[in-house]
Amino acid sequence: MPNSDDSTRVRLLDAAGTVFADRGFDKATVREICTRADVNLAAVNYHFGDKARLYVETLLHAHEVVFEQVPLPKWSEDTPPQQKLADFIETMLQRMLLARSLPWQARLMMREFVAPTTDCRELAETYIQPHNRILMEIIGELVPAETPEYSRFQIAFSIVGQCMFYKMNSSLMQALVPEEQIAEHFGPATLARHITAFSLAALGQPDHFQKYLQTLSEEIAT
Amino acid sequence: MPNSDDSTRVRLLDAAGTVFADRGFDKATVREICTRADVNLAAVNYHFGDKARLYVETLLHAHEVVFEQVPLPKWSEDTPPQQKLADFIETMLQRMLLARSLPWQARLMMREFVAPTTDCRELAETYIQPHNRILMEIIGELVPAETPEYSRFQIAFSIVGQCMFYKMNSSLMQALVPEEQIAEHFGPATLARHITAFSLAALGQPDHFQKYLQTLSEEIAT
DNA sequence: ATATGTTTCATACAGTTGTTTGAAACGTGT
DNA sequence: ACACGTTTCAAACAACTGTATGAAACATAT
Repeated sequence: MPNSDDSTRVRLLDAAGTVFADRGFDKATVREICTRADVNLAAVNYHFGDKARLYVETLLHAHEVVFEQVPLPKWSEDTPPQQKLADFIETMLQRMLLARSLPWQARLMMREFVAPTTDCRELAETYIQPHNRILMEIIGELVPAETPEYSRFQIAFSIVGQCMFYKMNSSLMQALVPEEQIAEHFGPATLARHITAFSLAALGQPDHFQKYLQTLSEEIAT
Repeated sequence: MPNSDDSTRVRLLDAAGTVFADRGFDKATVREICTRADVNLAAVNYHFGDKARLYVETLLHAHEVVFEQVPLPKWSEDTPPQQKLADFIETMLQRMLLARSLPWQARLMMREFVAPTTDCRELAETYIQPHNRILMEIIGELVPAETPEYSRFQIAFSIVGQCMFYKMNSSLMQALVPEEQIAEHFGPATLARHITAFSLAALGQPDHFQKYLQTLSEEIAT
Protein backbone atom coordinates (compact mmCIF):
# COMPACT_ATOMS: atom_id res chain seq x y z
CA MET A 1 0.00 0.00 0.00
CA PRO A 2 2.81 2.52 0.59
CA ASN A 3 3.19 3.77 -2.94
CA SER A 4 3.19 7.53 -3.40
CA ASP A 5 6.54 8.70 -2.01
CA ASP A 6 8.24 5.39 -2.38
CA SER A 7 11.86 6.28 -2.04
CA THR A 8 13.27 3.80 -4.53
CA ARG A 9 10.74 4.75 -7.15
CA VAL A 10 11.53 8.44 -7.17
CA ARG A 11 15.23 7.81 -6.76
CA LEU A 12 14.99 5.63 -9.84
CA LEU A 13 12.95 8.26 -11.68
CA ASP A 14 15.54 10.91 -10.96
CA ALA A 15 18.52 8.80 -11.86
CA ALA A 16 16.80 7.62 -15.02
CA GLY A 17 16.24 11.25 -15.91
CA THR A 18 19.89 12.21 -15.89
CA VAL A 19 21.03 9.05 -17.58
CA PHE A 20 18.38 9.03 -20.30
CA ALA A 21 18.94 12.71 -20.91
CA ASP A 22 22.59 12.56 -21.73
CA ARG A 23 22.91 9.03 -23.04
CA GLY A 24 19.63 8.62 -24.89
CA PHE A 25 17.29 5.70 -24.53
CA ASP A 26 19.45 3.12 -26.27
CA LYS A 27 22.81 3.93 -24.81
CA ALA A 28 21.41 4.33 -21.35
CA THR A 29 21.76 1.10 -19.41
CA VAL A 30 19.54 -0.12 -16.65
CA ARG A 31 22.68 -0.92 -14.74
CA GLU A 32 23.95 2.65 -14.77
CA ILE A 33 20.58 3.98 -13.75
CA CYS A 34 20.37 1.60 -10.83
CA THR A 35 23.91 2.28 -9.73
CA ARG A 36 23.28 6.00 -9.79
CA ALA A 37 20.02 5.58 -7.93
CA ASP A 38 21.81 3.29 -5.49
CA VAL A 39 19.22 0.58 -5.83
CA ASN A 40 19.36 -3.00 -6.91
CA LEU A 41 19.41 -3.92 -10.57
CA ALA A 42 16.11 -5.72 -10.34
CA ALA A 43 14.34 -2.65 -8.99
CA VAL A 44 13.54 -1.35 -12.45
CA ASN A 45 11.71 -4.48 -13.39
CA TYR A 46 9.94 -4.63 -10.09
CA HIS A 47 8.70 -1.04 -10.07
CA PHE A 48 8.23 -0.33 -13.76
CA GLY A 49 8.06 -3.67 -15.50
CA ASP A 50 10.72 -2.91 -18.03
CA LYS A 51 13.06 -0.26 -19.34
CA ALA A 52 10.57 1.15 -21.83
CA ARG A 53 7.91 1.87 -19.23
CA LEU A 54 10.49 3.43 -16.98
CA TYR A 55 11.36 5.71 -19.85
CA VAL A 56 7.81 6.80 -20.46
CA GLU A 57 7.22 7.53 -16.80
CA THR A 58 10.46 9.45 -16.66
CA LEU A 59 9.35 11.56 -19.61
CA LEU A 60 6.03 12.39 -18.03
CA HIS A 61 7.73 13.17 -14.75
CA ALA A 62 10.17 15.46 -16.54
CA HIS A 63 7.49 17.46 -18.29
CA GLU A 64 5.51 17.83 -15.12
CA VAL A 65 8.46 19.24 -13.25
CA VAL A 66 9.59 21.64 -15.96
CA PHE A 67 6.12 22.96 -16.64
CA GLU A 68 5.49 23.82 -13.04
CA GLN A 69 8.99 25.14 -12.46
CA VAL A 70 8.79 27.63 -15.33
CA PRO A 71 5.09 28.48 -15.67
CA LEU A 72 3.51 30.89 -18.07
CA PRO A 73 2.69 34.27 -16.53
CA LYS A 74 -0.94 34.98 -15.81
CA TRP A 75 -2.56 37.28 -18.33
CA SER A 76 -5.47 39.61 -17.76
CA GLU A 77 -8.33 40.22 -20.15
CA ASP A 78 -6.65 43.16 -21.80
CA THR A 79 -3.07 41.95 -22.08
CA PRO A 80 -2.12 42.76 -25.67
CA PRO A 81 -1.33 39.74 -27.85
CA GLN A 82 2.11 41.14 -28.56
CA GLN A 83 2.92 40.91 -24.87
CA LYS A 84 1.50 37.43 -24.70
CA LEU A 85 3.67 36.30 -27.57
CA ALA A 86 6.74 37.78 -25.94
CA ASP A 87 5.93 35.97 -22.69
CA PHE A 88 5.26 32.72 -24.46
CA ILE A 89 8.56 32.80 -26.30
CA GLU A 90 10.56 33.73 -23.25
CA THR A 91 8.94 31.00 -21.18
CA MET A 92 9.62 28.45 -23.85
CA LEU A 93 13.25 29.46 -24.15
CA GLN A 94 13.73 29.44 -20.42
CA ARG A 95 12.28 25.99 -20.16
CA MET A 96 14.70 24.85 -22.79
CA LEU A 97 17.76 26.64 -21.63
CA LEU A 98 17.04 25.44 -18.14
CA ALA A 99 18.82 22.29 -19.22
CA ARG A 100 22.09 24.17 -19.48
CA SER A 101 22.32 24.13 -15.72
CA LEU A 102 21.56 21.37 -13.30
CA PRO A 103 18.18 19.90 -14.11
CA TRP A 104 18.05 17.26 -16.75
CA GLN A 105 14.38 17.46 -17.56
CA ALA A 106 14.62 19.87 -20.43
CA ARG A 107 17.40 17.99 -22.14
CA LEU A 108 15.24 14.93 -21.92
CA MET A 109 12.23 16.71 -23.37
CA MET A 110 14.31 17.94 -26.26
CA ARG A 111 15.60 14.52 -27.03
CA GLU A 112 12.11 13.17 -27.23
CA PHE A 113 10.94 16.02 -29.43
CA VAL A 114 13.65 15.29 -31.88
CA ALA A 115 14.04 11.55 -31.94
CA PRO A 116 10.87 10.17 -30.46
CA THR A 117 11.35 6.80 -28.86
CA THR A 118 7.80 6.06 -27.95
CA ASP A 119 4.75 7.01 -29.94
CA CYS A 120 4.28 9.40 -27.00
CA ARG A 121 0.62 9.94 -27.65
CA GLU A 122 0.06 10.50 -23.96
CA LEU A 123 2.82 13.07 -23.85
CA ALA A 124 1.46 14.97 -26.81
CA GLU A 125 -2.04 15.03 -25.41
CA THR A 126 -1.11 15.97 -21.87
CA TYR A 127 1.56 18.60 -22.36
CA ILE A 128 2.25 19.54 -25.94
CA GLN A 129 -1.27 19.94 -27.28
CA PRO A 130 -2.44 22.41 -24.61
CA HIS A 131 0.80 24.32 -24.89
CA ASN A 132 0.39 24.59 -28.62
CA ARG A 133 -3.22 25.64 -28.26
CA ILE A 134 -2.19 28.64 -26.23
CA LEU A 135 0.23 29.71 -28.93
CA MET A 136 -2.41 29.21 -31.61
CA GLU A 137 -4.80 31.47 -29.73
CA ILE A 138 -2.22 34.20 -29.43
CA ILE A 139 -1.56 33.94 -33.13
CA GLY A 140 -5.29 34.13 -33.76
CA GLU A 141 -5.30 37.55 -32.15
CA LEU A 142 -2.44 38.74 -34.32
CA VAL A 143 -3.52 37.69 -37.81
CA PRO A 144 -6.56 38.64 -39.91
CA ALA A 145 -9.66 36.72 -38.95
CA GLU A 146 -9.89 34.99 -42.31
CA THR A 147 -6.46 33.39 -42.00
CA PRO A 148 -6.94 29.65 -42.55
CA GLU A 149 -6.08 27.23 -39.80
CA TYR A 150 -3.23 25.53 -41.59
CA SER A 151 -1.59 28.87 -42.05
CA ARG A 152 -1.81 29.53 -38.33
CA PHE A 153 -0.27 26.13 -37.74
CA GLN A 154 2.60 27.07 -39.99
CA ILE A 155 3.10 30.30 -38.13
CA ALA A 156 3.13 28.48 -34.82
CA PHE A 157 5.77 26.10 -36.09
CA SER A 158 7.82 28.96 -37.44
CA ILE A 159 7.94 30.43 -33.97
CA VAL A 160 8.52 27.21 -32.11
CA GLY A 161 11.09 26.19 -34.70
CA GLN A 162 13.17 29.23 -33.98
CA CYS A 163 13.16 28.48 -30.29
CA MET A 164 13.98 24.82 -30.67
CA PHE A 165 16.84 25.49 -33.00
CA TYR A 166 18.95 27.23 -30.43
CA LYS A 167 18.52 24.49 -27.94
CA MET A 168 19.19 21.60 -30.20
CA ASN A 169 21.92 22.87 -32.38
CA SER A 170 24.05 24.42 -29.74
CA SER A 171 26.98 22.40 -31.00
CA LEU A 172 26.38 23.53 -34.54
CA MET A 173 26.03 27.10 -33.33
CA GLN A 174 29.32 26.92 -31.54
CA ALA A 175 30.97 25.84 -34.75
CA LEU A 176 29.64 28.87 -36.61
CA VAL A 177 29.46 31.76 -34.21
CA PRO A 178 32.56 33.29 -32.61
CA GLU A 179 32.78 32.46 -28.96
CA GLU A 180 32.59 36.00 -27.59
CA GLN A 181 29.30 36.56 -29.36
CA ILE A 182 27.73 33.42 -27.97
CA ALA A 183 28.25 34.41 -24.37
CA GLU A 184 26.93 37.91 -24.92
CA HIS A 185 24.17 37.60 -27.48
CA PHE A 186 22.77 34.10 -27.32
CA GLY A 187 21.43 33.88 -23.81
CA PRO A 188 17.74 33.21 -23.20
CA ALA A 189 16.74 36.83 -22.66
CA THR A 190 18.48 38.17 -25.74
CA LEU A 191 17.21 35.37 -27.91
CA ALA A 192 13.69 35.84 -26.65
CA ARG A 193 13.85 39.51 -27.63
CA HIS A 194 15.15 38.62 -31.07
CA ILE A 195 12.62 35.90 -31.81
CA THR A 196 9.74 38.00 -30.53
CA ALA A 197 10.72 40.98 -32.65
CA PHE A 198 11.36 38.84 -35.68
CA SER A 199 8.05 37.03 -35.43
CA LEU A 200 5.97 40.09 -34.63
CA ALA A 201 7.44 41.86 -37.63
CA ALA A 202 6.61 38.89 -39.79
CA LEU A 203 3.03 39.09 -38.57
CA GLY A 204 2.64 42.59 -39.87
CA GLN A 205 3.86 44.62 -36.95
CA PRO A 206 6.69 45.86 -39.12
CA ASP A 207 7.84 48.41 -36.61
CA HIS A 208 8.97 45.81 -34.18
CA PHE A 209 11.92 44.29 -35.94
CA GLN A 210 13.06 47.43 -37.71
CA LYS A 211 12.96 49.39 -34.49
CA TYR A 212 14.73 46.55 -32.77
CA LEU A 213 17.53 46.53 -35.36
CA GLN A 214 17.83 50.28 -35.09
CA THR A 215 18.13 50.08 -31.35
CA LEU A 216 20.93 47.58 -31.74
CA SER A 217 22.98 49.69 -34.13
CA GLU A 218 22.51 52.72 -31.93
CA GLU A 219 23.77 50.74 -28.97
CA ILE A 220 26.77 49.79 -31.04
CA ALA A 221 27.41 53.37 -32.10
CA THR A 222 27.71 54.65 -28.56
CA MET B 1 45.96 -0.88 -55.44
CA PRO B 2 42.41 -1.12 -56.77
CA ASN B 3 40.69 1.21 -54.39
CA SER B 4 38.53 3.95 -55.90
CA ASP B 5 35.42 2.17 -57.19
CA ASP B 6 35.72 -0.82 -54.97
CA SER B 7 32.34 -2.40 -55.22
CA THR B 8 32.04 -3.68 -51.66
CA ARG B 9 33.14 -0.36 -50.25
CA VAL B 10 30.47 1.72 -51.94
CA ARG B 11 27.86 -0.95 -51.45
CA LEU B 12 28.70 -0.82 -47.78
CA LEU B 13 28.61 2.96 -47.79
CA ASP B 14 25.16 2.98 -49.34
CA ALA B 15 23.72 0.34 -47.08
CA ALA B 16 25.22 2.05 -44.05
CA GLY B 17 23.52 5.22 -45.17
CA THR B 18 20.02 3.80 -45.11
CA VAL B 19 20.51 1.90 -41.92
CA PHE B 20 22.23 4.67 -39.98
CA ALA B 21 19.62 7.12 -41.22
CA ASP B 22 16.58 5.39 -39.87
CA ARG B 23 18.04 3.50 -36.95
CA GLY B 24 20.61 5.97 -35.67
CA PHE B 25 24.21 5.13 -34.87
CA ASP B 26 23.56 3.06 -31.80
CA LYS B 27 20.61 1.03 -32.94
CA ALA B 28 22.14 0.37 -36.33
CA THR B 29 23.90 -2.97 -36.33
CA VAL B 30 26.87 -3.91 -38.42
CA ARG B 31 25.05 -7.10 -39.20
CA GLU B 32 22.06 -5.37 -40.77
CA ILE B 33 24.31 -3.11 -42.78
CA CYS B 34 26.29 -6.03 -44.12
CA THR B 35 23.21 -8.06 -44.90
CA ARG B 36 21.68 -5.17 -46.79
CA ALA B 37 24.92 -4.57 -48.64
CA ASP B 38 25.11 -8.27 -49.34
CA VAL B 39 28.66 -8.53 -48.09
CA ASN B 40 30.29 -10.51 -45.37
CA LEU B 41 30.09 -9.39 -41.78
CA ALA B 42 33.81 -8.86 -41.57
CA ALA B 43 33.86 -6.45 -44.49
CA VAL B 44 33.17 -3.44 -42.30
CA ASN B 45 36.19 -4.07 -40.17
CA TYR B 46 38.33 -4.85 -43.15
CA HIS B 47 37.43 -1.75 -45.15
CA PHE B 48 36.80 0.81 -42.46
CA GLY B 49 38.45 -0.49 -39.32
CA ASP B 50 35.40 -0.20 -37.14
CA LYS B 51 31.80 0.93 -37.01
CA ALA B 52 32.64 4.47 -35.95
CA ARG B 53 34.89 5.17 -38.90
CA LEU B 54 32.32 3.70 -41.24
CA TYR B 55 29.85 6.16 -39.79
CA VAL B 56 32.04 9.19 -40.35
CA GLU B 57 32.76 8.23 -43.92
CA THR B 58 29.07 7.63 -44.50
CA LEU B 59 28.29 11.10 -43.20
CA LEU B 60 30.76 12.79 -45.50
CA HIS B 61 29.56 10.72 -48.40
CA ALA B 62 25.96 11.68 -47.64
CA HIS B 63 26.63 15.39 -47.60
CA GLU B 64 28.56 15.23 -50.80
CA VAL B 65 25.76 13.48 -52.61
CA VAL B 66 22.93 15.65 -51.32
CA PHE B 67 24.75 18.90 -52.00
CA GLU B 68 25.40 18.01 -55.59
CA GLN B 69 22.02 16.43 -56.13
CA VAL B 70 20.09 19.49 -54.98
CA PRO B 71 22.39 22.43 -55.78
CA LEU B 72 21.65 26.09 -55.26
CA PRO B 73 20.53 27.85 -58.43
CA LYS B 74 23.05 30.15 -60.07
CA TRP B 75 22.42 33.79 -59.42
CA SER B 76 23.33 36.68 -61.65
CA GLU B 77 24.73 39.99 -60.49
CA ASP B 78 21.35 41.62 -60.27
CA THR B 79 19.26 38.84 -58.76
CA PRO B 80 17.36 40.58 -55.96
CA PRO B 81 18.16 39.31 -52.45
CA GLN B 82 14.49 38.47 -51.92
CA GLN B 83 14.72 35.98 -54.75
CA LYS B 84 17.97 34.61 -53.39
CA LEU B 85 16.42 34.03 -50.00
CA ALA B 86 13.46 32.26 -51.56
CA ASP B 87 15.81 30.01 -53.52
CA PHE B 88 17.95 29.32 -50.51
CA ILE B 89 15.00 28.30 -48.38
CA GLU B 90 13.48 26.11 -51.04
CA THR B 91 16.78 24.39 -51.72
CA MET B 92 17.27 23.74 -48.04
CA LEU B 93 13.80 22.32 -47.64
CA GLN B 94 14.14 20.15 -50.67
CA ARG B 95 17.41 18.77 -49.41
CA MET B 96 15.71 17.92 -46.17
CA LEU B 97 12.46 16.61 -47.49
CA LEU B 98 14.36 14.59 -50.02
CA ALA B 99 14.65 12.10 -47.24
CA ARG B 100 10.94 11.42 -47.37
CA SER B 101 11.46 9.49 -50.58
CA LEU B 102 14.20 7.10 -51.50
CA PRO B 103 17.52 8.67 -50.66
CA TRP B 104 18.61 8.42 -47.13
CA GLN B 105 21.27 11.08 -47.10
CA ALA B 106 19.16 13.93 -45.84
CA ARG B 107 17.72 11.96 -42.98
CA LEU B 108 21.23 11.11 -41.99
CA MET B 109 22.38 14.72 -42.13
CA MET B 110 19.51 15.76 -39.95
CA ARG B 111 20.28 13.16 -37.38
CA GLU B 112 23.81 14.38 -37.11
CA PHE B 113 22.69 18.01 -36.84
CA VAL B 114 20.53 17.17 -33.94
CA ALA B 115 22.37 14.58 -31.93
CA PRO B 116 25.97 14.77 -33.06
CA THR B 117 27.79 11.52 -32.67
CA THR B 118 31.19 12.69 -33.73
CA ASP B 119 32.65 16.09 -33.03
CA CYS B 120 32.13 16.52 -36.78
CA ARG B 121 34.56 19.37 -37.14
CA GLU B 122 35.37 18.25 -40.64
CA LEU B 123 31.71 18.19 -41.53
CA ALA B 124 31.11 21.68 -40.23
CA GLU B 125 34.06 23.13 -42.04
CA THR B 126 33.49 21.43 -45.35
CA TYR B 127 29.75 21.71 -45.79
CA ILE B 128 27.96 23.68 -43.15
CA GLN B 129 30.18 26.75 -42.85
CA PRO B 130 30.12 27.63 -46.57
CA HIS B 131 26.40 27.02 -46.69
CA ASN B 132 25.83 29.32 -43.79
CA ARG B 133 28.09 31.97 -45.28
CA ILE B 134 25.85 32.18 -48.34
CA LEU B 135 22.82 32.75 -46.17
CA MET B 136 24.65 35.40 -44.15
CA GLU B 137 25.48 37.28 -47.33
CA ILE B 138 21.88 37.24 -48.49
CA ILE B 139 20.83 38.57 -45.14
CA GLY B 140 23.47 41.25 -45.41
CA GLU B 141 21.72 42.54 -48.50
CA LEU B 142 18.36 42.63 -46.75
CA VAL B 143 19.16 44.40 -43.49
CA PRO B 144 20.51 47.90 -42.78
CA ALA B 145 24.26 48.11 -43.22
CA GLU B 146 24.83 48.90 -39.56
CA THR B 147 23.21 45.70 -38.35
CA PRO B 148 25.74 44.00 -36.08
CA GLU B 149 27.06 40.60 -37.00
CA TYR B 150 25.57 38.74 -34.08
CA SER B 151 22.16 40.02 -35.09
CA ARG B 152 22.67 38.66 -38.57
CA PHE B 153 23.64 35.34 -37.05
CA GLN B 154 20.43 35.32 -35.08
CA ILE B 155 18.44 36.04 -38.22
CA ALA B 156 20.17 33.24 -40.06
CA PHE B 157 19.32 30.82 -37.27
CA SER B 158 15.73 32.04 -37.22
CA ILE B 159 15.44 31.07 -40.86
CA VAL B 160 17.29 27.81 -40.66
CA GLY B 161 15.43 26.94 -37.48
CA GLN B 162 12.10 27.18 -39.23
CA CYS B 163 13.29 24.84 -41.96
CA MET B 164 14.79 22.31 -39.62
CA PHE B 165 11.73 22.16 -37.45
CA TYR B 166 9.53 20.65 -40.09
CA LYS B 167 12.02 17.98 -40.88
CA MET B 168 12.80 16.95 -37.36
CA ASN B 169 9.48 17.18 -35.70
CA SER B 170 7.41 15.51 -38.30
CA SER B 171 6.09 13.13 -35.67
CA LEU B 172 5.20 15.97 -33.36
CA MET B 173 3.56 17.77 -36.26
CA GLN B 174 1.46 14.76 -37.05
CA ALA B 175 0.24 14.72 -33.50
CA LEU B 176 -0.92 18.32 -33.69
CA VAL B 177 -2.08 18.98 -37.22
CA PRO B 178 -5.08 17.22 -38.74
CA GLU B 179 -4.07 14.71 -41.33
CA GLU B 180 -5.79 16.28 -44.33
CA GLN B 181 -3.92 19.53 -43.75
CA ILE B 182 -0.55 17.85 -43.63
CA ALA B 183 -0.84 16.32 -47.07
CA GLU B 184 -2.04 19.53 -48.60
CA HIS B 185 -0.21 22.29 -46.83
CA PHE B 186 3.02 20.93 -45.45
CA GLY B 187 4.86 19.86 -48.55
CA PRO B 188 8.24 21.37 -49.45
CA ALA B 189 6.91 23.91 -51.94
CA THR B 190 4.16 25.24 -49.68
CA LEU B 191 6.43 25.39 -46.69
CA ALA B 192 9.11 27.17 -48.67
CA ARG B 193 6.58 29.82 -49.65
CA HIS B 194 5.46 30.23 -46.08
CA ILE B 195 8.90 30.49 -44.57
CA THR B 196 10.10 32.86 -47.25
CA ALA B 197 7.14 35.15 -46.81
CA PHE B 198 7.36 34.99 -43.03
CA SER B 199 11.06 35.78 -42.97
CA LEU B 200 10.96 38.51 -45.58
CA ALA B 201 8.17 40.20 -43.70
CA ALA B 202 10.21 40.00 -40.53
CA LEU B 203 13.07 41.68 -42.35
CA GLY B 204 11.01 44.72 -43.13
CA GLN B 205 9.41 43.69 -46.39
CA PRO B 206 6.06 43.88 -44.69
CA ASP B 207 4.08 43.43 -47.86
CA HIS B 208 5.26 39.92 -48.33
CA PHE B 209 3.55 38.11 -45.51
CA GLN B 210 0.43 40.24 -45.42
CA LYS B 211 -0.08 39.84 -49.13
CA TYR B 212 0.60 36.16 -48.75
CA LEU B 213 -2.00 35.78 -46.03
CA GLN B 214 -4.48 37.74 -48.14
CA THR B 215 -3.89 35.48 -51.09
CA LEU B 216 -4.59 32.49 -48.93
CA SER B 217 -7.89 33.74 -47.61
CA GLU B 218 -8.98 34.74 -51.08
CA GLU B 219 -8.19 31.25 -52.27
CA ILE B 220 -10.32 29.93 -49.47
CA ALA B 221 -13.16 32.27 -50.30
CA THR B 222 -13.49 30.99 -53.85
C1' DA C 1 4.94 -13.55 17.89
C1' DT C 2 3.25 -14.98 13.86
C1' DA C 3 1.67 -14.52 9.35
C1' DT C 4 1.22 -12.00 5.12
C1' DG C 5 2.16 -9.11 1.60
C1' DT C 6 5.74 -6.01 -0.12
C1' DT C 7 10.27 -4.75 -1.33
C1' DT C 8 15.24 -5.73 -1.95
C1' DC C 9 19.00 -8.46 -3.16
C1' DA C 10 22.68 -11.46 -5.55
C1' DT C 11 22.94 -14.18 -9.20
C1' DA C 12 21.96 -16.38 -13.45
C1' DC C 13 20.10 -16.48 -18.24
C1' DA C 14 19.45 -15.77 -22.99
C1' DG C 15 20.17 -12.74 -26.62
C1' DT C 16 22.66 -9.33 -29.25
C1' DT C 17 26.44 -6.56 -30.12
C1' DG C 18 31.18 -5.17 -32.33
C1' DT C 19 35.21 -7.34 -33.37
C1' DT C 20 38.73 -11.07 -34.44
C1' DT C 21 40.60 -15.00 -36.68
C1' DG C 22 42.57 -18.04 -39.98
C1' DA C 23 41.67 -20.26 -43.94
C1' DA C 24 39.81 -20.08 -48.59
C1' DA C 25 39.12 -17.53 -53.03
C1' DC C 26 40.54 -14.11 -56.10
C1' DG C 27 43.21 -11.30 -59.15
C1' DT C 28 47.54 -9.89 -61.19
C1' DG C 29 52.12 -9.50 -62.71
C1' DT C 30 55.93 -12.49 -63.95
C1' DA D 1 52.04 -22.04 -63.97
C1' DC D 2 53.53 -19.83 -60.03
C1' DA D 3 53.72 -16.69 -56.26
C1' DC D 4 51.99 -12.83 -53.70
C1' DG D 5 49.18 -9.27 -52.07
C1' DT D 6 44.27 -8.32 -51.67
C1' DT D 7 39.72 -9.43 -50.61
C1' DT D 8 35.99 -12.51 -48.90
C1' DC D 9 34.11 -15.88 -46.01
C1' DA D 10 32.16 -18.76 -42.02
C1' DA D 11 32.75 -19.31 -37.53
C1' DA D 12 33.89 -18.01 -33.03
C1' DC D 13 34.88 -14.68 -29.16
C1' DA D 14 34.29 -11.62 -25.44
C1' DA D 15 31.64 -8.11 -23.66
C1' DC D 16 27.46 -6.16 -22.59
C1' DT D 17 22.55 -5.85 -22.65
C1' DG D 18 17.57 -6.33 -20.58
C1' DT D 19 15.19 -9.50 -17.97
C1' DA D 20 13.92 -13.46 -14.76
C1' DT D 21 14.34 -16.02 -10.47
C1' DG D 22 14.09 -17.42 -5.88
C1' DA D 23 15.62 -16.53 -1.49
C1' DA D 24 16.28 -13.05 2.05
C1' DA D 25 14.84 -8.77 4.52
C1' DC D 26 11.32 -5.82 5.78
C1' DA D 27 6.99 -3.83 7.34
C1' DT D 28 2.43 -4.18 9.16
C1' DA D 29 -1.71 -5.96 11.08
C1' DT D 30 -3.72 -9.39 13.83
